[in-house]
Amino acid sequence: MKTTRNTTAKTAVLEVFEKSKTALSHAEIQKQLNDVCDRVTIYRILDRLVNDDIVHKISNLDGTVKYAKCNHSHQRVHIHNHAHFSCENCHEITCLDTVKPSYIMPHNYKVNEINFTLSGLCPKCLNSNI
Amino acid sequence: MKTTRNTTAKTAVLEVFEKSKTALSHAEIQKQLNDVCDRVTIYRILDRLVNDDIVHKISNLDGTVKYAKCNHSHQRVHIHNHAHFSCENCHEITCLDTVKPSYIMPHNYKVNEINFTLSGLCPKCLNSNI
DNA sequence: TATTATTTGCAACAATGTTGCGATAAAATT
DNA sequence: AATTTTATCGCAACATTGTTGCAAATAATA
Repeated sequence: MKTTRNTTAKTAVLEVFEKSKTALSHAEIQKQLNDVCDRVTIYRILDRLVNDDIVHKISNLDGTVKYAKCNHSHQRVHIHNHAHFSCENCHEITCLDTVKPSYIMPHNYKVNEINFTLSGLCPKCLNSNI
Repeated sequence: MKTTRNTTAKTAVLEVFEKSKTALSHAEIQKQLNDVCDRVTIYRILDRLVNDDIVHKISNLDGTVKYAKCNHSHQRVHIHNHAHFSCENCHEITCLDTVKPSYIMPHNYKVNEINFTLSGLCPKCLNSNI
């Protein structure tokens, strides 16, 4: 196992995740960081956090990529097999921790990871009659 | 309903899809088109095809975006609720038409579209022991 | 405190996607 | 078939997103 250092930039990124209830894009993280570090550094920190299983990467239907901190770090083996919801109106992405899809695969496939993203209207936007 | 014109460029793009068994990225389509039209035109054609429900857009876990022609055009209402498989080795994306996930949503969400992408090793790569 | 290995900033680059606008071509109309 | 209408195209320019190499800075370790 490699060692991943705790730098000020990494701590700052983690604090941004801590404060946010929704998944964040690189650009959103950068905006909240206010020049704590370089743009490139954020990419590298995100890469490390994903590798270390602290954050997971979500790619949206529209092609945008977001990141969210995992909130079930107590589990021994960490599998990101929960669903995400992407709101078409406010573009927020939230983890649907309770939603776990069941499916039957054809033979001869080895599944390592799954990405289950639903899109539509989130409760907040649904209530404001869009 | 709007009218979408049949241009030579659009026909050429559709032929590329017809020939391909896997989903294609914008870059892959451009390469196969051999300067039939401009790069920008391909983007616009793809947008139209997606809007017209002739092609669907798939965004992969790694952030790449691909497109595939729908092979069930006979259906009245077209819902892209089948799964896709993305191979980590050869990076091919194929439609898993037989795989339909079942799931239970929390209240207050309106689901319009779902994106279910599994990644791992496809049969072809699994057999060549990667 | 000194060492060493990771991390950072900068610069430069590559890939991807978007927009405006005049020119072109497909479809509809005469 | 010629004309009109309007979607589409090409070009140029730009914006965003992500990557790489390398010297300097910094965290962890001894």
